Amino acid sequence: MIRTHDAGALRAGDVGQTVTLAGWVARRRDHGGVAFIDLREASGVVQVVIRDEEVAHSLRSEFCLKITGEVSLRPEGNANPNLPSGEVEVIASDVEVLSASAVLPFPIDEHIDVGEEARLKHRYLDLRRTGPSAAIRLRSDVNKAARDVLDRHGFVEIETPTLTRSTPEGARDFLVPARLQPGSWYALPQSPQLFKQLLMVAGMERYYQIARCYRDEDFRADRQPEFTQLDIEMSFVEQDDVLALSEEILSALWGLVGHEVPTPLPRMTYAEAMARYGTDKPDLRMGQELVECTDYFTDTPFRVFQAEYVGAVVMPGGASQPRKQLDAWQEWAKQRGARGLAYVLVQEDGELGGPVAKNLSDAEKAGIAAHVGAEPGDCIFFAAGATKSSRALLGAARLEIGRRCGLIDEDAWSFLWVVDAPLFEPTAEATASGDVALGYSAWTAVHHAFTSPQDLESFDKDPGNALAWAYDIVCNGNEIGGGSIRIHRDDVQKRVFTVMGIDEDEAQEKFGFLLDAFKFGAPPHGGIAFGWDRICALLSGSDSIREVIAFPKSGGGFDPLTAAPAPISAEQRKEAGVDARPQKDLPSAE
RNA sequence: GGCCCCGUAGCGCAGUUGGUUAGCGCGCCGCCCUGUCACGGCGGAGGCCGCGGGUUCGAGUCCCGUCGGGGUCGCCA
Repeated sequence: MIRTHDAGALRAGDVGQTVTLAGWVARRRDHGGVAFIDLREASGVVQVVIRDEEVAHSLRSEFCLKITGEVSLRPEGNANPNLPSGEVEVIASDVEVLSASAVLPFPIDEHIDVGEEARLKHRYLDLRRTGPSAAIRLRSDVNKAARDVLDRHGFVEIETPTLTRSTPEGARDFLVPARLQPGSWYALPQSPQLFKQLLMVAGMERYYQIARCYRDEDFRADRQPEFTQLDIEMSFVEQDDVLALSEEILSALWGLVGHEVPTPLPRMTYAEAMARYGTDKPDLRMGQELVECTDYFTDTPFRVFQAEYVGAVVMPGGASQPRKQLDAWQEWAKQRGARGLAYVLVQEDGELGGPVAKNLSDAEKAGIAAHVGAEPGDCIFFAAGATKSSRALLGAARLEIGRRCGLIDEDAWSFLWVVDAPLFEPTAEATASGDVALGYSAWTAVHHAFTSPQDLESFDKDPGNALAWAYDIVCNGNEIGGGSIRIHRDDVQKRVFTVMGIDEDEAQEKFGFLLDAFKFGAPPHGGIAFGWDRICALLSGSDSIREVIAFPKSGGGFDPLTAAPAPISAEQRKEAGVDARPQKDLPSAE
């Protein structure tokens, strides 16, 4: 090593030692006869004193230096309590410039805000900064913590292909041309789902992988076209086994930030989550649950409330909102595809205000505040119509109320298992929401086609009410992981396919290799996958998963650093076989 | 694909109802400074106001289009 000591680790106990350090000029304070350099490297910062003005004068920010000198106690009154190494300094006897630095595109300074575009374009400089660096280092700790837990339980870390066949996740695939078979293409995996099941058939029993996954969909703050999952699969387990292991992992992860996760974590059924929070990933850091009002308005004269579902959510203190703000709520609701958001204002004197109130019967008016738990001064928002979409609207309103009224405790960690998810959903719902449904029947899988029904006897007699052994782990309203117990029996798998309208040929064509494998004594198995980027973002307190990815993409899948994706040459096109004409196009699936 | 917000010096931003030479902070360059620590002082350089079109006597400012970025809905089991 070029250095003998870590700069940030020097303390009063090292005084008198001659050390050689290597690092970067974080800051320079040149006083003419004496100059101070804050030398920064991975371990931290130490002050270097340079008395040779000739040497000090030419040094600039981010020069990479090798410094030899003696560790000294700082003169009386000159210690810096803000620095771990602040009691000492290194009196330089020799300064060598290992590498000079050009003028920086932005200052490497914790105190300065830099735009994300500039940061990502020069990410290697951005990562020299304390915050970004800490986020990436935390991610490394997170990886290790999970590996430690899995290692204790005898898991085998196995890599699976990234050049593969399309997997049945339902997102758009990234495709890679196959040079040796012009016209044929690999797909990058949307997850290692099928491979991990094959590994169970292979008798590995306990598999995990920190796996890169690829989905060609539009962006979000918490979405990248390539992202990472901690992917886990176990043989001979039931749901409780997977949940218990998951809780152990989560405990280890949150332990890194000094939070003790209270296990076992609470569980809620999917149906309950939808009814009480209007979402399958409720944020339990706040109250304001949805209140079912369908029965309350059974005989209502108000036509809007003569609906399949009527529900409400209360905004504390919302009655005093100015008209403009109440109108803004309507706009907010319309932006979500709703017609509007009905509201009733509970005045301080208990009288009801707002345009809806006059449509209600006297009896309804008399009891509604008590029914929904509204106090004088509150605003009651209503949604009426189809159950699912109305609840979704109210669930979103609940969160918006939480944000606007500051009801969410930002320091809290709230974990929740959402269990007993439905096995199927009506295809109409799936396709109405634009989903690419497998098969051609009335039903499509909520989780995926290999998820085991809870009741193996009846699931195909009443698909709409069949529950799955599927579970999601939710943290602060974010889905941070999800999984299921899989089907391992040939006959059950066939019946599931039948419900979904997938015939034998189609099943064979899409995942024949998996079905073949299942013929050879497939063990019962199940697993889970954690959204690693999202978890790391939560742990590091980042708003965006880009903060915990070393080299993230910006919108449109563009990498601001390498400027990928980039055009290719005619020669590359030819060689890759991109333009090869297939003998025949496959039918546009689904 | 829809909607919202943002593009002004290397970076972060200001720029009034459209009106002289487009500012501020940081950074940068030069000089000075022997105990600073987000050091300080003096001086200086640096602008296709994202791009294209339009309105106007006159556009950083208004309009249309476009490109880039961020957010959100759709989408992502």
